[in-house]
Amino acid sequence: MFEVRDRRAKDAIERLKVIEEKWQKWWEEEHIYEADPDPSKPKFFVTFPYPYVNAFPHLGSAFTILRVDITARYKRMRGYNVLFPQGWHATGGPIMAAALRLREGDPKIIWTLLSMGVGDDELEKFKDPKYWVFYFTKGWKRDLKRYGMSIDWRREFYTTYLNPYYSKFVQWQYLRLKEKGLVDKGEHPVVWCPKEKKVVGDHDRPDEYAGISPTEAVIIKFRTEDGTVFPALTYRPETVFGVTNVWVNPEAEYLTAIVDGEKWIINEYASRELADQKHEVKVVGRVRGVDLLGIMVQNPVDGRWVPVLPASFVDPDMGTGVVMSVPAHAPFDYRGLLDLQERPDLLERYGLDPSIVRGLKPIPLIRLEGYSEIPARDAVEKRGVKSQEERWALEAATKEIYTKEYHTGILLEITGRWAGMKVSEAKEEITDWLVSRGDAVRVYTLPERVYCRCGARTHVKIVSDQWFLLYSKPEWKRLAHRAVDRMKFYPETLRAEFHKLIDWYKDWAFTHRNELGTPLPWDESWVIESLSDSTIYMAYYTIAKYLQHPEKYGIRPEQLVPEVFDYIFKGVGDVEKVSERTGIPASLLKQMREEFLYWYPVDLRISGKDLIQNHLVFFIFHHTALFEEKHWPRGIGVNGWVLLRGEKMSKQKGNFILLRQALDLWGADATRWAEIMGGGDPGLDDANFEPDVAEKAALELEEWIRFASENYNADAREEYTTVDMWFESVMNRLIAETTDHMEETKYKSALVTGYYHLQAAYRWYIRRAGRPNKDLLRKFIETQTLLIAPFAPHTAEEVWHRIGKKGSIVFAEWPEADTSKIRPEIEAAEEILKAVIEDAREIMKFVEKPRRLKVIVAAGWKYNVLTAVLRHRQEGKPLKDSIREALRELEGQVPKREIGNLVKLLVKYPEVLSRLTPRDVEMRHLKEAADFIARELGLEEAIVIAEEESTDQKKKIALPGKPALVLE
RNA sequence: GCGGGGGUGCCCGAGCCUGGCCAAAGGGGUCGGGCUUAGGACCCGAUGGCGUAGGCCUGCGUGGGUUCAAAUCCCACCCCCCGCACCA
Repeated sequence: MFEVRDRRAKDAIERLKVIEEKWQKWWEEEHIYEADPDPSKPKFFVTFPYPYVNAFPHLGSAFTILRVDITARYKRMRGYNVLFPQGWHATGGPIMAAALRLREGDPKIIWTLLSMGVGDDELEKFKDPKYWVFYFTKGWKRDLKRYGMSIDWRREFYTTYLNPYYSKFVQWQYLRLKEKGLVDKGEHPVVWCPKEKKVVGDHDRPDEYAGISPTEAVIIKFRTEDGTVFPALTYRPETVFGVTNVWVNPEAEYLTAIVDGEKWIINEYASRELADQKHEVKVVGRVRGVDLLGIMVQNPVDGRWVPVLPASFVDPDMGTGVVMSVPAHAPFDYRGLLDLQERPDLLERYGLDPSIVRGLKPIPLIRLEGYSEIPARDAVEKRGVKSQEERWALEAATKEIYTKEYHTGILLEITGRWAGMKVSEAKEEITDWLVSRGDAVRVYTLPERVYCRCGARTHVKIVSDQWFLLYSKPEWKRLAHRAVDRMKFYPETLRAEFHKLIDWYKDWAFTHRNELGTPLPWDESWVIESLSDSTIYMAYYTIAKYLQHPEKYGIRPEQLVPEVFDYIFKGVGDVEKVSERTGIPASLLKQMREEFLYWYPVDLRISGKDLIQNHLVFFIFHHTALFEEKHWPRGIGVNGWVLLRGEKMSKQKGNFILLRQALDLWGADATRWAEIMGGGDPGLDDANFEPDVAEKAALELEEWIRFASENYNADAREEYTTVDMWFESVMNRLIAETTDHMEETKYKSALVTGYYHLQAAYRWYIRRAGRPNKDLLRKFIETQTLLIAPFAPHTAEEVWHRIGKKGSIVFAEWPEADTSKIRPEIEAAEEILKAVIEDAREIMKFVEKPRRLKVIVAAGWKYNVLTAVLRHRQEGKPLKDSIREALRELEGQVPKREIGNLVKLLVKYPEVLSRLTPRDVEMRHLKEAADFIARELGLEEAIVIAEEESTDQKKKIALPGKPALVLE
């Protein structure tokens, strides 16, 4: 699918790969990225959310972790002691489900594994979920190393009971949360497989059923004279006021069942679903739908008697199989009723007298702007629907009417005390009222059929003794808000978003079954679900170095009683006693405590935007519950996905690249480069990876190695000229700008500024100066290499050594902008020069064979005026006022008859204010560049003269920063 | 629906917070020139329309508004993307 076609790029990449491997090996041997507490240095702790290890990293995950690595590298160069650890996430269902599916021989799983390079002979091993964890953990680590990640691998770990050390840590967390009253037991609706008796997550279903979750619905009871209940399931209980009849499917079979002591007519599906939702259901008989027709039932809200009628659109397998009919507001009902009225044979077929529907008319109960009294009729007629069999059109009509009525519909008089209210406001109240009268029951159901992977039809079950994290608690929310107030966000707009999310969060069901994870400490039949075991594990990194290495520190999992973590993370308890109780040496406990205190809190957590609404909120919540305020997170950075050639990556479409494939194709540095160039600034926009950019990057990087090593000690010019002054100014300014971008994690901007702009400046410098100044050339080579070091660390390290620097560039000092070298007036003068050349080019289009250019620099008094104007502008005055003020100040010092002309020019070219520079500087600069101008334009000569000395008529249009030009 | 992000020149993409230097950075593509045995490599120029002196006109989703001045600020509308809880 992807290949490097360009021959030169291909060769360059191969050479770069050799260099990359060399330095990776060296870094590892030197333990460069292993960070231990060092009180003499400030620390910086940066993390990437541990990935779920059911596949290898692709360009998307690689992008986010690259932003973490760049942060780590930059901070090291700024003198920080940086901790960048990495762990692996195995908690949850997908791996388990995939392993089970493989045992069943699912071709999709086989294909997925084979496409990631798993050998045929190895497939067998993946039937064990553990193998997935080990296999992909290893794979990730290998890929990240090749990618040049500056990770301290001593702190690596994975989750679940497979790692008892980590499980102990998670259990400590939940024991303490429970003590604080932040977890509780409750009920929770889930999608349930009655055959396998388990919750059916997305990974347990065929793809077409993914994403469908339980929705709230209401069953309204329509009773016959003898009390038999026709339970109509509806999403719109408020429309009960407009019921004209009840529908059943005449071809279906119904059950009679005793539900909570009443006799109900329901379908098989509802009998199962209700039984799983705390209702007592006892099936006592069966009845054909056709035999229910014509029965009269009573509308509970107004006592009207309405008939049970046949409708083919009633799905006998959904809901209860009984539907209430509101023809004024439900297109299906409207059309269904019309069918019966227009075609008496439909009724006669079931032995019903057509007179039964003669008097039935839609009963409006909602007023909807832009529609008649009967919106359902409008929607049906608009689409020309002729029969209830036209499902698709009726679905569309239903969607239209439901949505509009819900949001803008107003209830009519017929609804009694709700008249005048909006549907969206009255709905819940009406439901409560119906329920309180015993005329309705709240239930959960699925809006569509959902099948389990095992083939069974699922329904909604209410799970009891489900455990919840009580995010709804106001005290907890308050703490979380406070944390958000104190944090730094990249981009800053995230702050408001997090405040909203914290308010929005309700309680979270945090225990699952049949998944990998850590057992709930007080009820091991549950496992703590994946988001909930990943909230504060950054603290675990600080001590994973000790816990995960029993060969070195001798700690066993069973020694990790809760008191150990209390002591390490909170300083609670007596260390000697904890030591005595656990057998862990007190000195080691103290060391871990010290290490935690040194590294914590997390300074910056960088993640993809997908984790904003879940993990990152949990991350904040749990820290505030468990840690002292000084240990709450300090920063969050977020970035978008990675598109590949402008499209979402998708295995199906074939535009999908694993990190390892990218590394094979372009090597580490070029891949990193292209990822950042695709959109490395923080934010919610997606980045776009272009393979061509990676190829180009490889060429540029190799070129830089060549250029730097050939020129660092090369012979160059000794004297220091104005042009050198210009380049030195630009270089320092670009350093400052790049540094600002780095601080904001705007890595694309930093790379554009620190590399592309600097390179462009150097090119112009050479064009201007011919040969570079010797000192500046060296400075340029050093600066450029340092500025790209976080992005292309291997290339930078190579250059660093080739030019004879000692030590690793990893710890080299980030360039400091020398602000004394930044000379705005020189840069402005250079801008003027460029403008002169550009303008002259424009004029040359119209002049035949010019030989000479006269550059007429504006008269001195004009500079005085503009200087004053600029001063007023900078005070915030509008342009016009600034000019007026300036002229008033300088009254008598300017030639009156020329004022009008100057004002006109200034209004036309306000940009000259931005490059206003002292007249002598402009004059000198242009004079020195006269030969250059002539050369650039292909003229014999260019001369620079003052307006005062010129006799040309043109001289009048000269402005400071925009000399008059005369070509002859 | 709720919440969030976005619509810029042939394409990608910066700018928008802090209005004028924005016909709008930088790439890519295309065209022309240079270098060269050749080049997909490198360098220079052009790339909305018109224009025989540096100009004029049109223009940053659509329609209004504020302002001496708007891609940038305000209002309304249209369109696209993402999340909404057992998917990590």
